[in-house]
This record gives sequence, C-alpha cells and structure tokens, in this order.
Amino acid sequence: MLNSQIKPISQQPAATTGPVSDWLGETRSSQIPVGLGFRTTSERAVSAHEHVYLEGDAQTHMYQVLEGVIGVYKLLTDGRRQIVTFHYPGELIGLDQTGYFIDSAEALCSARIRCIPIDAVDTLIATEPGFGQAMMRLLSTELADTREQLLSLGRKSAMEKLATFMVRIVMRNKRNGIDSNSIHLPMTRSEIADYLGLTVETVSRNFTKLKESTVIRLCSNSVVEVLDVSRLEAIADGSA
Amino acid sequence: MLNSQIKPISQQPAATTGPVSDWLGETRSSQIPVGLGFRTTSERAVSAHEHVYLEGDAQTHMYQVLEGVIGVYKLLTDGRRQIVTFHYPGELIGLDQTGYFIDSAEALCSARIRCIPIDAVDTLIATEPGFGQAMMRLLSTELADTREQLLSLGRKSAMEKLATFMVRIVMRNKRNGIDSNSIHLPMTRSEIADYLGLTVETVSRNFTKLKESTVIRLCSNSVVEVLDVSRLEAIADGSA
DNA sequence: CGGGTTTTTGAATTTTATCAATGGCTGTGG
DNA sequence: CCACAGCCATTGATAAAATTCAAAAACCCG
Repeated sequence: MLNSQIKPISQQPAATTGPVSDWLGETRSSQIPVGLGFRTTSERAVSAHEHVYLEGDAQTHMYQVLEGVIGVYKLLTDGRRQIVTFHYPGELIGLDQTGYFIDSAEALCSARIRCIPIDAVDTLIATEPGFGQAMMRLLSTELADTREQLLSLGRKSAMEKLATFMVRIVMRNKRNGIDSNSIHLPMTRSEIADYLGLTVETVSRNFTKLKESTVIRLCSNSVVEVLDVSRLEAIADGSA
Repeated sequence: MLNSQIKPISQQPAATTGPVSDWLGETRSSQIPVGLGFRTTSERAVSAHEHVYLEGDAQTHMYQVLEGVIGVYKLLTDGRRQIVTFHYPGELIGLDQTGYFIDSAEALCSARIRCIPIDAVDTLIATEPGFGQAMMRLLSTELADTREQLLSLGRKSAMEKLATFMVRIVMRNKRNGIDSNSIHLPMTRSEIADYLGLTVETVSRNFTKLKESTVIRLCSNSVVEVLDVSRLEAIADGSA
C-alpha cells in the first residue's frame, strides 16, 4: 500500500506488447499471479450474439478477451447501430470507468472472457506500481484509435473506409507476429457496415471492386487475402 | 512520494466539476498551489489560427485552456480535415500520452493556455494522491465523448449531426451554470463542417432549415438562440 | 465606408442508401 | 448423404442525401 504510485509518464517505456498482460497473463488464467486480488476473477464462456454487458449497466467488472471477438456498439432509438470497436484476445474492455457502461458489448462469435471485478482492479492499482500507468497508456491508445476512426467516418469514402479497416487488421496481425497477408474477418458484412458507417450493400460492392482490381482475393466470406498491401494502404489514406 | 497512490476506481466520487481543476485552478494561474511542481508552468497567448502543437511533435507538455477555444484535428494527405474535438476554458489537452501528438491543435480565436511540462504532471501524479485518478477519469470522459461523436459521424444525418452538436453545447453551458439558450459559436461554418464530417454548404443549409422551422434563431453568425430545446433534442437523437 | 472573407443560396452531379431479387453457403434432419 | 431451410452476401435498379461548382449576399474588421 505504501509503494503504490503510478510511474511518471515521462519514465514510461515505449509500448511494445501490452504491459497489462504482465499482470493479467497472456490468454491463460494460469498465468495470473495469485495474491494480487485475482482470486476473485472468473472466466466466462460467451456464445455468439450473447451480450457481455448492456448500455446503462453498472460497471462492476472489467473484461479481458481470452478467445473470440467482442463488438462494442451504441444504438439510436430507431435501431441504427454504430459499432465503436472490435476487441480481440488479450485486449481489455471497460478500461474507461465512468460508473455505468455507455455502450453495449456482444460476442460476434463463440468467445471466452475473464471477468475482473473493479475491486480487484483497484487492488492492483493500489498495490502494483506501474499498473495504473499501464492502464492509462492503454486508455490513451484506445482514444488514439477512436480518433483515427473519427477521421475515417467523417472524411473518407466508402472504399477508403473499407481499405483502412483491412489495413489496420493487417498491421495488428504484424504487431502480433502474424506475418501473413491472409486476414480473418469473424464479423459479418453487416457488422463491418455498422463499424464503418455504411450499409451492407455498399460494403459488399466495395469488396467486389477490390477483388476485381486484384488488390484482394476473397478466399471465403470470412477470409481475405491481401494481394497488394501497399496499394491497399494507398487507397486507405486517399493517395490512390 | 510514499503516499502517491491513485485512488481505487470504485471509491471515485461522481464527477461534478473537474477534479483536476483543484490542482490546476479554475482559470487563473494564481489558483495554482505552488510547491507542486507548478513553478515550471507558464502561460502562453495564442492568436487566432496559431498552432499549439503539430501532429508528430514530441509530447513535452500538457495544456490547459484558459481563454478561447482550441480545435484539435487530423488531416489526410490531400488536405481533408477532421476536427476531433473542441477544447474550452478549463479543459486539458494532451491527457493521452503516447509519446508524440497524433493530431494538431490550433486556436480558433485569440486564446490563452497554460503549458504544463510533462515532468510537472509526473510530479503531481507521484506526489498528489488522487491526481492520477482524476486524470484517468478525464481520459475516460474524453473517450466517452469521442465514441458519442463516432455515433454521430457514422449513423446520423446532416441535420441530426448539427442538432446534436448544438444540444451538446447547450448541455455543457447548463453544466457550467450558464442557464441561457443563447449559444456562442466561436468557430466558422467550415470548422463546424470539419467537425461533423460535412461540407460548409450542407451545414449552412441545415442552419437555415432549423431557422425556418423556428427551432433556432440566428442572432448573428456566431450567436444562436435555441427557441425549442426539446425539439432540438428530438432531432438530435433521431426521434423527430 | 470599403474590401476581403464568410455565409447563404441555387443547380447539377456524385455518392451512398434503399428496395428488390437472386445466388450461395451452412448446418441439420430425414 | 442429400435436400432443404434459413441466413448471409451479392447484384441490379432506383431514390435520396450530400457534395460540388458557381454566384450572390451578408458580415466583419480595419
């Protein structure tokens, strides 16, 4: 309790792999150091289309994706949906603590998550130097990603949005050591549309266009091979 | 240094006025408690259209707006611009620490800011219990606001975007104790357009429509009187 | 008061959405 | 194992929304 400071920002090391995973383990619960408050965490299987939480729920837990992909979205009263982010294994959901969830989260496919009571997070913040700092950096990264998406939604064409979406998946794969140009899309066209602020039809038409210009190849509905990454990048940032 | 913990999230009080202002003062530098590392802060006058920082600059400082409004934006290579947020007096810019600025900030009108070296922020985090917690909550709020804007950009019509924009200004004024339905818009139509992902012409046309339906009244180009707040809210969330 | 900028308005065009129908994949039960 | 049902994706035709191009009007600052 006495040594519970969060490290000064200027002394933070450059982010490479998520530092929070040092406390939370990569993907397996066996990696959680006991004695840090994690005796209270639990795993939960979430089937496809099942919700993790709903907008307005009290934020009693933070979640870490262990398997599968979780979509976080907001709704308008008439049903229009905006997916604000997709969360992949290893990532934390609910870092932003405002008391109540401001959006809903549902599994896009069969998934597994670790549920971390806020109390346990508090304990880590209070007892583990650097944990608060790590959370702050993750939160900063999430804000940065969201602002990047604002640029996409506000200023890019349908084609540029789709290209940007896929480029970012390729980059994330590369960061995670997956050096393949085949990308897996666990979400439906409709979910991609709701993430990019488009309709299913527009998404589909632009997949077709990219296919016809041999920038990508559709191996199946959920597997895309990027044939020309640099061209896809050029399309993504509007310099094509 | 010994008591430098950040408060557990579950013990955070409900946000009313920004807690960081307890350390930074409301708007006047005289309110800064000395001895907290703030001997190193400085004030800076920023004239209209002058930049506070540019994308790619090293994040050596955090800034607090003292007077005026600062626009934070991202650019595409061909010049398309997306303004990601407007910052008003009292607000902090650069809470998100990723090493380098991922966007640019410029004064929309003549402004004054306090420049806070990151070292000074580090000192506060390390010595003032609750400061890190306060920063985390502000960061969470900023993420929440940005996600709300994602919903606007991705799923709302031009008219709904404009109504949402003005409703949020009315609400912010109300939060700050300004109980007037007259709102001041220090930014140009072009800047509003770049914030809402629209063109100047579309913004102007929708101002005219709102005027014709007597929801608002344009006192001048920069002063709008909201005649029917509940109707504006209905338009904003698509239930009109 | 004047000049330059900003805002508004109009007409034509482009982009994306909507409506409608077909095609294709998957998983299940006969 | 095959047929079928249901969902998902694609394609086409049309409509709506917003952009673009162009010009006039209003505003603001010196």
